[in-house]
Amino acid sequence: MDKSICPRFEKAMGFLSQRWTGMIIYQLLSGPQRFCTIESSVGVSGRVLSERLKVLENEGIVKRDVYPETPVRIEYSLTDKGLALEPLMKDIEKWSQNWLDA
Amino acid sequence: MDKSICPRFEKAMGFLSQRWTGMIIYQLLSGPQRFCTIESSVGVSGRVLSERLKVLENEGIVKRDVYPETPVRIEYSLTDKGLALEPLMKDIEKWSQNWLDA
DNA sequence: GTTAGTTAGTTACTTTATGTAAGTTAGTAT
DNA sequence: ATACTAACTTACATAAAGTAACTAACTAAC
Repeated sequence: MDKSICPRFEKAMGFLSQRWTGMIIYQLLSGPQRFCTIESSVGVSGRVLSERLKVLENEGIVKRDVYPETPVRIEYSLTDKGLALEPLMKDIEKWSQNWLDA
Repeated sequence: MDKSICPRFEKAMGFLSQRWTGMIIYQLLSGPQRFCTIESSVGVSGRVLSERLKVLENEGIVKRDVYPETPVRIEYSLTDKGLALEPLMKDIEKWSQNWLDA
């Protein structure tokens, strides 16, 4: 192994390329959302969504807010660190529109 | 499931978020390379590298050239479609430098 | 001509990640 | 007490990835 690649880049790529992580972040770009909304709009299973949100929260990319209503409302949203991924998401959008057929 | 997300975006995200795919493309941005070079610099196993290169070739993102030397030299490189992913890779680079610690 | 060396894979098998569906917790409301 | 809801979690099955050994095709050395 050569491993001449920047470790920060590798780390970023490491979790961005976990299945569903990108879609979850993309979905949250449209605003704070609750668990079940992300689950159904992205099409990810609750088991994995729960796992991913924990990682993203630990990384400081996603924030979790609890509103003690009835029933409880828990909203997930992007932090500044998460919002900083927007240009990247836009690039994927652009690329897909330019190079993939509908 | 809502699935209001653009299907082209989903497709792009679908294979960009396969493990190793991003790293392979990033590595190929530095020029045409042979199988064993990608394998060692990226740190991906031959089994998976072989699988990914096939997908990327089918998608028209990577090109495979055979030079019948001794021993045979086979070089993988990015097509225009693949090179068009450069801005995206640069965004990941920038983000990782701004938001991750070394 | 047989043994060895090289790159580019593939195969068989193990470990890890994800999908699926049922269950749990907490807080009302009936 | 029973039922309803959101947000998870757990147990179990399937799919993807890691590992190491193996094959193919070619050449070179002995």
